[in-house]
Amino acid sequence: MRRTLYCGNLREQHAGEKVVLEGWVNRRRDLGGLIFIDLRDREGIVQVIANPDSTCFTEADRVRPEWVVRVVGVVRSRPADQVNPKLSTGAVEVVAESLEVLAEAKTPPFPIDAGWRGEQDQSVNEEVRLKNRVVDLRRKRLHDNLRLRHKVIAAIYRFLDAEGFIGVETPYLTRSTPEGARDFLVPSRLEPGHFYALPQSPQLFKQMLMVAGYDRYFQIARCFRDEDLRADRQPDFTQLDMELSFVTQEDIIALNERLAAYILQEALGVELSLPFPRLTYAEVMNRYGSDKPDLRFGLELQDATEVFKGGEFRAFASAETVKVLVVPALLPRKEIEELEALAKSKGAAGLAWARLENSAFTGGIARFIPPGLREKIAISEGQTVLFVAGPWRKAVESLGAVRLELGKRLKLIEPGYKFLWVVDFPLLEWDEEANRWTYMHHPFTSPNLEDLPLLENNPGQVRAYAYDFVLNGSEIGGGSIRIHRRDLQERMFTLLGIGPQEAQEKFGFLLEALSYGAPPHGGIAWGLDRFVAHLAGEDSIREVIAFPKNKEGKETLTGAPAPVDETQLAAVGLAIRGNA
RNA sequence: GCUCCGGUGGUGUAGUUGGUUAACAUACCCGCCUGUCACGUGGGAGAUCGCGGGUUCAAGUCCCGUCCGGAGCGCCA
Repeated sequence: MRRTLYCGNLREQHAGEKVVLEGWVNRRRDLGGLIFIDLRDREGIVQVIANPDSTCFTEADRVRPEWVVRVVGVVRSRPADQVNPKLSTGAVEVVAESLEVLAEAKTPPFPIDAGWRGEQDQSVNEEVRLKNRVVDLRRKRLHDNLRLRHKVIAAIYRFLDAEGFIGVETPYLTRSTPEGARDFLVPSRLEPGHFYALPQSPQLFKQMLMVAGYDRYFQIARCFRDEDLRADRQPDFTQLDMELSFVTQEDIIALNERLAAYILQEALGVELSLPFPRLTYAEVMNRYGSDKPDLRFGLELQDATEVFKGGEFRAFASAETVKVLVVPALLPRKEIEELEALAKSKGAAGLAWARLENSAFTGGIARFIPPGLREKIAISEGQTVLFVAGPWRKAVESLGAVRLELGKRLKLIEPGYKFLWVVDFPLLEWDEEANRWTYMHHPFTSPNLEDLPLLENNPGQVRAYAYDFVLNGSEIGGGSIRIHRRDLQERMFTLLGIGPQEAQEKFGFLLEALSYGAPPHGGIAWGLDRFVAHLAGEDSIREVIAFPKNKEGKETLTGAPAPVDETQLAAVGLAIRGNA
């Protein structure tokens, strides 16, 4: 008595067949002398009917939602007036001959049946959902999300295999490397007092595979970073990691956008037109105030630095940058104040404003606006102008945050998938705290060779061969061409304040590898959880991870992290220090 | 570490300027019902309103603290 097919796959063509179904009771309708059971498995639900004269009627009377049952019965077409058009199995039903209870079930803590009959699931507090993740995972939404994730990964394997990529696994127990994110440490039993670190990414391993001549590598790799969590970030996450030899930045970008188009075609049936826009870092920062702009709406920032320069409005006259956002609405005072709070949280000194009413600026800083503004920037009746003045980076980023918020509030965001590449990132940025230059991407990123002469004297101007892959305002990938010459890598380490001794100690194996004849190479890593979340239309990556961590980094199903026995600690030579 | 938001039967919500039996839906249990498909219908059980303290004649409601959860800042090469 093995299952003959999935409940959700029954169709009119099966009418007259005897079938064996196994699954969960999604819902039971007891009409007194007649009982209907919606039986569910991963493919969907089908209506099972138990007649009062059937031997299985007593069992059917006993079952409850979420019980696991095996039904043997005959498929029958429903009369036209009894077809349920909402179900893909709605043209048939199964007349039960026998019904065997395989497992009884407690009443679930929250409803899970609605999604399976094509309705909206009731929203349930996430804390309750995560505590009962097994029940939660039964819901249609998570079934759909995890199957979408699988389709994406299967498409990645097909595409990259066809492109000649070789999948290679790299170690999870590896060595701690300085900077970047905080490492997760794993104590060594064989060498007490020494630690492995879980990899933040397979970066160095894949570079060494390139030196070893594998030419095209990829891996769906788990990565670990011990930092605080967000809706789109958790400590163990999945990357699609790849690396290619003898390539340029353009080769990697072109390949990856073809991959993205293939995935969307395979997983969602969505057609994308290539190539995706390529914008420089300077351009996206100036136009959108973000290095991961959401291109699903316009509302671009504009520049008014020159208009105010040397003018009577002191606050703007000497500002490095004055950015302007023209909002197609007359914003009320209260809303502007909320937006100002947002701008300030991103480092703006304030958010100046004025409205254009009856052909004149009114309110806010209206009387300080020079006539030149309207010559430079188109502003129409009934619009609001918002300004941020200050250092360039703070000005654009804070007004960029306002842009994003207004996009949401004014419902300007169009549906769809807006991919783009951000290129020409600066190689280095100034670290105020450490009072020195630090890398923007990672220390193995190649400078743009045209800018090499600037490296020591004007490091801030040096562009990197680094690129980010952005989808709907979210960074879903990033990569770079790597340094493949030992001398240049050592020069970078020096610039970053990593002395020869430290470089040798921490990255000796890399420098050694580079001295054995390394090919020019580069690659990229995608944040797979984020990418899938976007495709699934979810705001949180927890919706596309089977067993996610909560905001506090806890895995609520097993209760990790948890204390361990004294003997386990002793085995690795550790003792817990009292909380100071 | 910080800011903001939330916590009311199993679940999802309501609860007015503080006012006495904490409401509704659904789920659950029992009864009736042969064509339902969120079946219908009658009945029942189920909440010391996250926890502690304070103000008050009176606190789900106001105040303070605390715990838990979420969004964000810092952090995340």
